[in-house]
Amino acid sequence: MKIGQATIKDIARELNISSSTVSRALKDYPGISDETKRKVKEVAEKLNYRPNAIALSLRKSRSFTIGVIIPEVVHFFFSTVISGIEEVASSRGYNVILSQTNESFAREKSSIDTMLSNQIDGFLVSFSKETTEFDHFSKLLDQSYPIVFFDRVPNIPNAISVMVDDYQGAYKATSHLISQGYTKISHLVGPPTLAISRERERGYRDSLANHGIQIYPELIIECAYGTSDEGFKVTEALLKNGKTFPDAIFANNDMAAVGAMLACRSMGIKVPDDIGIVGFSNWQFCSMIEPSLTSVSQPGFKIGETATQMLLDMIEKKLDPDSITAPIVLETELLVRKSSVK
Amino acid sequence: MKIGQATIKDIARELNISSSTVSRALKDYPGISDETKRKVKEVAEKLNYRPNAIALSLRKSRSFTIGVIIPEVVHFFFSTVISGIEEVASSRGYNVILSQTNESFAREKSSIDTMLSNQIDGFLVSFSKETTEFDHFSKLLDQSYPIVFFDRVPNIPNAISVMVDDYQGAYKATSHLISQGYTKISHLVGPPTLAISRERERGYRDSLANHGIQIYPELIIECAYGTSDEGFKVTEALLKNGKTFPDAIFANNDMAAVGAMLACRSMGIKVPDDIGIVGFSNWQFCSMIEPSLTSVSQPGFKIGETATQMLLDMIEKKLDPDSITAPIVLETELLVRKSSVK
DNA sequence: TTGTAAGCGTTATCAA
DNA sequence: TTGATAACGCTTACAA
Repeated sequence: MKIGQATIKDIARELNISSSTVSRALKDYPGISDETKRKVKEVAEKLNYRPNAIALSLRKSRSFTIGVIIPEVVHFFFSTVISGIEEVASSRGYNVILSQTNESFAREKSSIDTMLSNQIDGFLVSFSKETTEFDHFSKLLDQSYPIVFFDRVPNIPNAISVMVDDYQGAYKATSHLISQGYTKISHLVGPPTLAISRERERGYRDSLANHGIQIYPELIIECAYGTSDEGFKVTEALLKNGKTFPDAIFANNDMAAVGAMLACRSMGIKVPDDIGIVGFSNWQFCSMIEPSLTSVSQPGFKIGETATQMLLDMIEKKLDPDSITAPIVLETELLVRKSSVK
Repeated sequence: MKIGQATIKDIARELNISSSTVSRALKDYPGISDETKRKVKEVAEKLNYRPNAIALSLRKSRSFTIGVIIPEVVHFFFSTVISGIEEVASSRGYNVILSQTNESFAREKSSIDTMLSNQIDGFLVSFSKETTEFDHFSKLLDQSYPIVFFDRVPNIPNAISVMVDDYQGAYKATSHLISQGYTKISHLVGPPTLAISRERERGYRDSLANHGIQIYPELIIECAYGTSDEGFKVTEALLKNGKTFPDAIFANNDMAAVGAMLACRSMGIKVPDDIGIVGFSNWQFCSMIEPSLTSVSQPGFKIGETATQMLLDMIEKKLDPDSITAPIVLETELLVRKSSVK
């Protein structure tokens, strides 16, 4: 598009040689005289020549671009993952093309379509909350199109996944509350469509069971949007009208946890004395709020890095997808702060 | 790359017609029989045909992709801008390719290079803190390559910029502190390379001056990284060893403001009673911390939207860059919370 | 209404 | 050591 964007042909014309020679000289192919190489590079420099990656893509049927499908960008965890993705991709010479679905299934599908049109070499996907049907991914996997799922991973054949140990994170969080003497522990559950929600709930339940603590079904409450507003509302309702009054809340995400904390404050309930609170994800604000919020930290950057390494290895055939039979599971860390320590 | 990715030729072969006819049929060109159109579309469907955007780009010398150069992704303001960019770009049929510089000048230049190789149609740029020299942008502007700068904008000819009124935001913040009775107001200044830092400082100074409040140079402190750690350290130093003890702090960003707040707390100084604090950017945590943090909110999403609209309009020749002679300046809003109200 | 052919910028193959 | 040519997938004059 740029006027005067020089091409190989321009260099060839200037030197009265063929474009194939120019191409070879630029890449230091053997069998080209040093003299020619020198001249070609000189002219390339002079004309400010820049290889056209689009032409290359067409030629090689490889775009050196990967597509990232993500629910939200304005989100501590996801933006951290993106950062890890970007880091690895750029160091290995790949471009990152980004699309956020805003948790919409339709948007997810259409993003995939445009990216496919753009001949991207592979996908990094964390699917939307609305996504309950995975044909659009299965189809691609059947064609052995390289995809790595992260965090939100589907339960379909041949899917390669990088995730954190949500079960263990939730187990540790709950056990911590128990160790602090809390016994009526409520759980704010995430969207039921996501395995991470179910795993976290499972970790919560197992911890209670293994510690011989009673499980109160009425303390297990869905909090699907994961906003602080929602956390506020469900907590307020729970504390006002609930059959059983909790002495702790384990929220499946930090936003909801903050909402719960604000609800407690608005009702004059002391955290952590009356009610202990633990969140999930370790958003930056956890250490800034008062009381500081205990949370399960997920290695977002590492997830991004790992998923991208695997994807690029698959693309470059250094990694056989069939050799990966189980999800890669990264450890979480429980960061204990004031909100849960009596 | 995918085995069996159908092309126009495949459709043509299947129907024994020419590929140009197929091309035209697919785009509902006039002068193609309905019968042919029907058949072509049917076969396209059957073969799961997907146009190759790379081939199209090469043909049209247009990639329908814009490049975004951004300092950090894990940053409330920038991620909000990205969200706005993504929204507009995708609704207008453009892809977004993303590169974060991590505040490195070298990285900024190399990102631009690869993006140019990839024939992107235009740039959206917020440059790095290290960037003090703008030749790499000027060169592109001279070739009338479409670029829109946002937030961090350079002072070079023909640059098109979308920014917020940092001066006014800082002025409002400072005036608010004054109205609350604070008089020894410290300012934590951002990186001196960025105009936004200088503008915020200017707003701060002008507000003091216009209100007839004394300016203490020793209360104006550089806090270039803008982390909460740095904010903590400089505040602690100021409170311990400073010549003049402040009764308020206006930090050029929220992270530094939180650091300042934590420093006060660690020294037993009450916010807002002993010291009032105001930040800038309105990160999500502002309303979650205790005391909640007064902050100047910037319309990040709108900045992203506006910049992208302008860029795409320039690319599509709906907007003549020469008609834009001044930066687009969006309003800020001061959100008064507890940290600054006595 | 449809087909032919050239071209976007590269590079691989074959020939010289 | 270099050159001519074809091909990647698509669009578009021009011709039929």
